Amino acid sequence: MKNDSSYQKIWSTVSSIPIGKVSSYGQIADLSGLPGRARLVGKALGYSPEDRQVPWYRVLRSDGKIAFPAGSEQALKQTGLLQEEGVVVLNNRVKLTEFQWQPDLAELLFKLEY
DNA sequence: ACCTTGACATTGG
DNA sequence: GCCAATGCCAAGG
Repeated sequence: MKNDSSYQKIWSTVSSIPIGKVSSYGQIADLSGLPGRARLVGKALGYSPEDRQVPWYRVLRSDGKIAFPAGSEQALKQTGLLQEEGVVVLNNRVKLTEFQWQPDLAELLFKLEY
């Protein structure tokens, strides 16, 4: 894989999503200083190291839908993990108005130090 | 260098 | 809300 530093930032940002909250590929890209690279976020999560506690399942599409096809093994796994922490998933989708992560000032500053 | 492929986003119908 | 068309951009062939 190429461009490890971008992946590092992405993993780091995703790791700061609190339990019970979700984010989107675009939001993670923006917060990671990589505007316009939502697709890279998906790629990075695909490579996310098992040993690093990266909550990849808290990242959804901009409309709240799980990125994997409904009913697929991956989608079912993601749904289960989300529900375990209290996030409601219906028809392969989460209501963002209710569960989307709103990073606070401290978190934004934390990201900028990097 | 060219072409294809995505765990994407936005817009318009 | 669903679908299609566009724009996007890094990876891999």
